[in-house]
Amino acid sequence: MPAPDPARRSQESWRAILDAAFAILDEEGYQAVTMSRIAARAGVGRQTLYRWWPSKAAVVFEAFLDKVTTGPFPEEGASFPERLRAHVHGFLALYVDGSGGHRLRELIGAAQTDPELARALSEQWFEPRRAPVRKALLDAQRTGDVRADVDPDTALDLVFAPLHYRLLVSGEPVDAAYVDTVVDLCLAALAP
Amino acid sequence: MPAPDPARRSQESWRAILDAAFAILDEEGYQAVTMSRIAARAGVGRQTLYRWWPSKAAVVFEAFLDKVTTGPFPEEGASFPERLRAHVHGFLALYVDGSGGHRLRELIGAAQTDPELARALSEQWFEPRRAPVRKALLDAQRTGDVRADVDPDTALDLVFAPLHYRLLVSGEPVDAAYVDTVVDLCLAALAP
Amino acid sequence: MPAPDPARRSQESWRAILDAAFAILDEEGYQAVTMSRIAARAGVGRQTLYRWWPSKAAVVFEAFLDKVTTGPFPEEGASFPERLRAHVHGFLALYVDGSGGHRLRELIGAAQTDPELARALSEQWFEPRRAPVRKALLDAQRTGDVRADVDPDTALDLVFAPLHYRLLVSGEPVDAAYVDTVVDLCLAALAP
Amino acid sequence: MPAPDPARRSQESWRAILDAAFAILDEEGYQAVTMSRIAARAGVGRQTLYRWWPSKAAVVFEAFLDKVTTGPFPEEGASFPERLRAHVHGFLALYVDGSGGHRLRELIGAAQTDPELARALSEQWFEPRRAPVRKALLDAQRTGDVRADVDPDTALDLVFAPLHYRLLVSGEPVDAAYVDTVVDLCLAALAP
DNA sequence: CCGTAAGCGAGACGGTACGTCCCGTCTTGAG
DNA sequence: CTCAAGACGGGACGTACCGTCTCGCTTACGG
Repeated sequence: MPAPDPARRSQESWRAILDAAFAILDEEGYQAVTMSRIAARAGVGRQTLYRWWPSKAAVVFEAFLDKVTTGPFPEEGASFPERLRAHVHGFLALYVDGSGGHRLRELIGAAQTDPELARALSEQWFEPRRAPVRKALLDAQRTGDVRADVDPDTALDLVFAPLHYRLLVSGEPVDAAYVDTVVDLCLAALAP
Repeated sequence: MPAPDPARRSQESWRAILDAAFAILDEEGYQAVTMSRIAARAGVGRQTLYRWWPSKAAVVFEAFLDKVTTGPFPEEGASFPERLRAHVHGFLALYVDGSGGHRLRELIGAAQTDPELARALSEQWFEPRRAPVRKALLDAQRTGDVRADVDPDTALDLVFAPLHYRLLVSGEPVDAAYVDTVVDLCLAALAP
Repeated sequence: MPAPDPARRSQESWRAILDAAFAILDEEGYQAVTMSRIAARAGVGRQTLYRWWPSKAAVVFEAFLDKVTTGPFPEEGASFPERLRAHVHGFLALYVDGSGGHRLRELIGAAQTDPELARALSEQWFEPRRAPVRKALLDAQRTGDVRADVDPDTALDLVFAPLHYRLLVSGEPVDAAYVDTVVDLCLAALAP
Repeated sequence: MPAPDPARRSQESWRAILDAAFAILDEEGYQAVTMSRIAARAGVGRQTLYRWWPSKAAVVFEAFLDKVTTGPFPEEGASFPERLRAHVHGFLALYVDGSGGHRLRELIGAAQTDPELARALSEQWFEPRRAPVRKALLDAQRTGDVRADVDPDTALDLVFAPLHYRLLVSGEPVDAAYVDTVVDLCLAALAP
């Protein structure tokens, strides 16, 4: 089972597969996605999927990454609290609107029984979005705008966790007022 | 097809099914549980499962509820912060030790594509555990120990979300120091 | 893998499967038969085929046996040579006409790489047709109409082999004149 | 798509393919032979097989012809009956020993659903072996050693068919005594 | 003597059949 | 009359080959 040579990979098939996988995910949800349906919709042999991805979860996640993104962390021109608030609102918009971002919830669900997907989600989705916030937070700690005796990752959790908690666990609705309140409380907790 | 008569339900089968379902869940994880395996292990016909539960998720969740619990919220004899901290440590212990509580993570995962399970989890697992905390929080707000201008459910989220966030999303380890820090920060945010 | 209980077998499915298998065999040939097509045409789950038959060859052969037969060996009222000749003409008719008997050739072909099918063909198709001829031959040997110093099975081979040889091996056409000649020569060889 | 130029054909590949195809056939049987395995074992691209042969059956049969042969029909120095008997014993030896000749049975089997292979077998394997016998038989008819009123091909069938019948159809063992008996009976039938 | 066209090894491609597993429903026979 | 046992139609899974295709490479012929 030598790994196939990525250089010989068909770009057309690759694209068609990601498009098909995302389309089914977006239209009918994660449960409705199957390897067979992806292949059929992409006009591709089933073996081509198995050649390049180990599982349905891997294809769907790559398709998700390919189509969905958040805006970058606002880099300059505003205070840390304002930038943080804007970034969190970006997450909220993604999860709530209808363009596929809300399916992340189902991917996180699948990751609970799929360690490989869990790792991919963590490394390729969450960490890239936390990194710039962490960096800005460290700057803010250095300038004294935020108390310096708190582990930055814990502080980030404090902000990001409630949004995901409502999405995944409590089922309570999430809206702008909620995230604003959460951000306010966190900033209060992190005040020097 | 009239609904079956619960009065005639076989108590032995019920017990055997819950035991079998939990045993498979505990030993091999949620994916390994199938209706067939539960029935076989319980020495029960498969139809008996379908008669009383609509899905594997429902059986497994009932089995989970039957076996797993947290201690009650500490009712008296301590300040609100101390009672809150103790309660959160109880959750941590449940999720981390090996007696089946950690499988809740997989149930929450399954709930992402199963609204019925999501509702059951919310109503039968989370809300009963939040209710006494909410009540104590309201008392604390009334006595002025906690600021009164914050929605109690949002405040609860602030405390409970980070623990679940790490479990479900970030994959970072959770330990006593982490939850202590989180509780400290939340109390700071909620200080009058 | 305990053998399933034949008493619980669905008669409707059984019939539908044999009908479907034979229909595909007859219409399109042995190569065109697949387990999937049989199941689809019979309106049956694929697992039902695998439950009762170990292979496509087994289903198709049972379907063949179910639909195709030769007339019985002419029992009385004629001399042994005449009865033998009539019987061999029956085989010829079966193999040459269009009602499915000609597909036996493909079954024998498949049996060359399928010992189980080879055994089934031998025991359930050929031997039942040889047995009455052998019995009549032994009678003829006893009455002195046929020389008694020849092994009956070898004598039967002498008659039946050329027909099958042309069908399977040489590809030469087979007709009534050919089998008549063969029967004549065999009778000459077997004359006392 | 112009036919490829045989002059540029790689002799090394050709040889390696025939060797590989026969080796797999001999060691594991016809079913185990696949185009992929031949190519891999020969160290050859799969396209090279498809360039020069239309099917697995064609490669394998050419490999068989390349490796397996019968002795020539004994030309002189003995009576027709003795030469015939010797020749038939040669076939028996081929089919029974372990040097690959017994795989002819599987090739004949495959030919039942492959007209092209059937034709090739007939023209390139059987007819070359029947021709000298037919010629000798005609001589014997001319000299009066064999009755002249029998079609030579039918007479040949009489001798060759029983051996192949046992191999392909009845599964009964074939040995020297059997073929001797058959030859004796045929000679009796053909006696003037 | 050099380009160019063919054959070549390699292997990805769109397909199809396989045999297994599980789903949720329906049927049967023993207690 | 219940209920364990399990057959049923259905469908996804992952594997094995099929026959076609596209890559670079090497090789030998013809301008």
